[in-house]
Order: sequence, then C-alpha cells, then structure tokens
Amino acid sequence: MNKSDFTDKLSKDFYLADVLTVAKNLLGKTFVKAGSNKILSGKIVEVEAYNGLMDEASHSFNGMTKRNEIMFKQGGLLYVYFTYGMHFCSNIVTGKEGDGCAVLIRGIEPIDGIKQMAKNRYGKTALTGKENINLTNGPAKLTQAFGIGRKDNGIDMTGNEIYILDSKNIHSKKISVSKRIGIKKSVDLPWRFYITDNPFVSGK
DNA sequence: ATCAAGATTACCT
DNA sequence: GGTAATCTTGATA
Repeated sequence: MNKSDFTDKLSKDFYLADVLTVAKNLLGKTFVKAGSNKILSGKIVEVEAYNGLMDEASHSFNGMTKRNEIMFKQGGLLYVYFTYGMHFCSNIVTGKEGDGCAVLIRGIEPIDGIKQMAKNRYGKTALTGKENINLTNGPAKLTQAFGIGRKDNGIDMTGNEIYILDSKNIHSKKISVSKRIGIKKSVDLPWRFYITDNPFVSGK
C-alpha cells in the first residue's frame, strides 16, 4: 500500500444518503478535478437538491430517458447536462440505484488552479474584480471554469479524475435555506442551501 | 417530422 | 429590469 492510498476523499457511503442530507453536507467540502492538466479545486458554497420521482422540477421526475440515465444510477456519479443550447451544469448523483436523485452544484469558491479557471472562462488570466467573482458563482459558470463537459457525464466521484475531499460539516447556523432558482415547477420547496454571505453564492 | 422549453449567462438600456 | 444567444432533448403526430 503506497502513500496515495491514504486520502480524505469522500467515499461511496457519503453519496448513498438522502439527497437533502448530502446536499447540506456538501457545503464547505472541496471539489477537485485532477485529470490530465493542473489540479483545479474549490470550496462548494451553494447547492440545490433534486429529489427524483418526488420532485416535479427534477429531470428524473418523468422517468428514465437517455439524457437523465446517470441520475438513476447508484449515488457517487457526476451527472452533467446541457441546457439552453450553450451551458453545461454539474450534479452529484445521490441515493441508491433507481432513486433518480442529484445535487446541483451552484456555487464554488476557487482554491487551486485559478489561472486555469480564468483561461477556461475568459481565455485570459488577468481578471478584473468582477470577473473573479463571476468565475464560479453559478452552475454553468463553475462547470465551464472546471473544464467539465459532455465527456464527463457519469464519471465516478470515488475515482481519481473528479472527486470531493472530506472535511468537517459546516455549522447549521452558517447555512441559509431558500427556494430553488430558475425552475418553473415545485417552485416553493426549500431545497437550496448555501453558506451565508459567501461571495461565490449565485445572485438572486 | 416538427416543435416548444429549458436546474443559464452576458449584455443591453 | 429586459432579453438574445443557441441547440439538445423529449413529447406529440
């Protein structure tokens, strides 16, 4: 057993829990993309839960299709979808096979690889203050910053390419709860969670 | 075969 | 605050 076998990567079990629990517990954790290039990482500061067959707003509500099939697999996979003809968004599948639950990552505070993120977003590395905030303060923005796309749909988050590092849960007093953003069905469900006052929480 | 809508963003006034 | 951009998917015929 070598040194790299000791990691604090979130294990499969973490993702098998209830989607609302996983969503809240993901706040403050470090999202990492290792892959081929430089390491990119950031702190998850905003998420939304999509609760499978219970949830009209979820992609999985009407059952499995070619688009959402990853959502129906066992928790711990990355679900990437394309929308509005131009954007990709990143989700973490939760629960057991067939649940169709996932957590949309809506905001990340960059840690490592900020220059690469800037390049992915703007094609340059010198950014204005506004561009720095806009790097990762929205679901499609952070997905672009991390260079995540169609090819990453279905990646196993317990592998070495894209994963999340464990850390202490954020205290519930620092977590805000609200309605989800940008949906037209089940609009009143309080399934958006974010770290209060963090600047990388998407606008509203 | 056709069509409307979409878990958004950037840019405009 | 308003809306164009842009194209895939899923539903309907």
